[in-house]
Amino acid sequence: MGTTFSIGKLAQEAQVNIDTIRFYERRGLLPEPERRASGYRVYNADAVDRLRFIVHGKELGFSLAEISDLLTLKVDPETSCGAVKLRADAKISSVREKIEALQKIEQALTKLSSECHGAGPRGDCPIIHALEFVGEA
Amino acid sequence: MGTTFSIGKLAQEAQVNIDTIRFYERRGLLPEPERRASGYRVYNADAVDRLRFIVHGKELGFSLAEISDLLTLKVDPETSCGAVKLRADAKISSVREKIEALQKIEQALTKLSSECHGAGPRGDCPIIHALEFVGEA
DNA sequence: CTTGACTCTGTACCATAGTCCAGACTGTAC
DNA sequence: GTACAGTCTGGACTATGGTACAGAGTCAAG
Repeated sequence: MGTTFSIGKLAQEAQVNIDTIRFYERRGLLPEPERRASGYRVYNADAVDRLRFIVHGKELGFSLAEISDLLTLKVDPETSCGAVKLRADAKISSVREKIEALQKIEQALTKLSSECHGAGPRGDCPIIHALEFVGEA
Repeated sequence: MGTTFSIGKLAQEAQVNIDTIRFYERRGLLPEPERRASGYRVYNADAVDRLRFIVHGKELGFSLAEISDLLTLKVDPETSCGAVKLRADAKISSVREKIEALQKIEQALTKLSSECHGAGPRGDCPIIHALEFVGEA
């Protein structure tokens, strides 16, 4: 038997707001925890892991719906291995697309910055001129 | 003198909702356009470019506030070249951070997917086992 | 056994980013 | 000159992802 946590401790542990935990529970991202006789929620180490998983996913730009999806992959005992792989592969594709788009803008901005002498009036700035064309296919 | 557009044509041109254009105008992302005597908005090719710039920025995961920032770099004649470079460099950093975070999850998911044979029951799936640990520092 | 911190539920509220609608007016094609 | 499509304003409404109470009950230390 491992350590147990109150909702406050869990919030502290994962660095999130208490209300956020209850919100995730309502959204089905966190399972309904055990309760004491008083109704107080009781969490274990699994809950900490799961909550960190959610927080981490959010930091990486996944929506709660996507994280929910990943969590379903993670815990649904009905999911076959093939289904898991399909979803993981779809997620990989979308992540790669995001990365490529960001790399394009990063390269464009980096090139501009290196060309910019960083002084003088705006009219001479290569960044200004080039930004006009960012976003064109 | 170039072609002019009604709001409907502009929306069609940039593939956005008409109301979205009016929304961007209220937010200051699009300048208040010329009006006909009737009050109808009249746009020119610059508006199309600017709107596409916004749409493209959104696709890359920038918030409207960030896009607004980029647009200010782009058009504010008071901005000195040095200030432009500073802001562009800050933007480059944030873009790089996003890319790195996404690359980490991409690599993790790719590794998992390659290990998964894609058949059989979930219990045997390496993705499932490994996802337990995604999100740990 | 009191006090202060904690937790409970439910509801209200916030920002972001739109989207839609009503009711009125306008533009254009026939 | 009459339809019908397009546009106008202002306000309501949506979804996402929380955050903040209020009022009641609970826990734990002294």
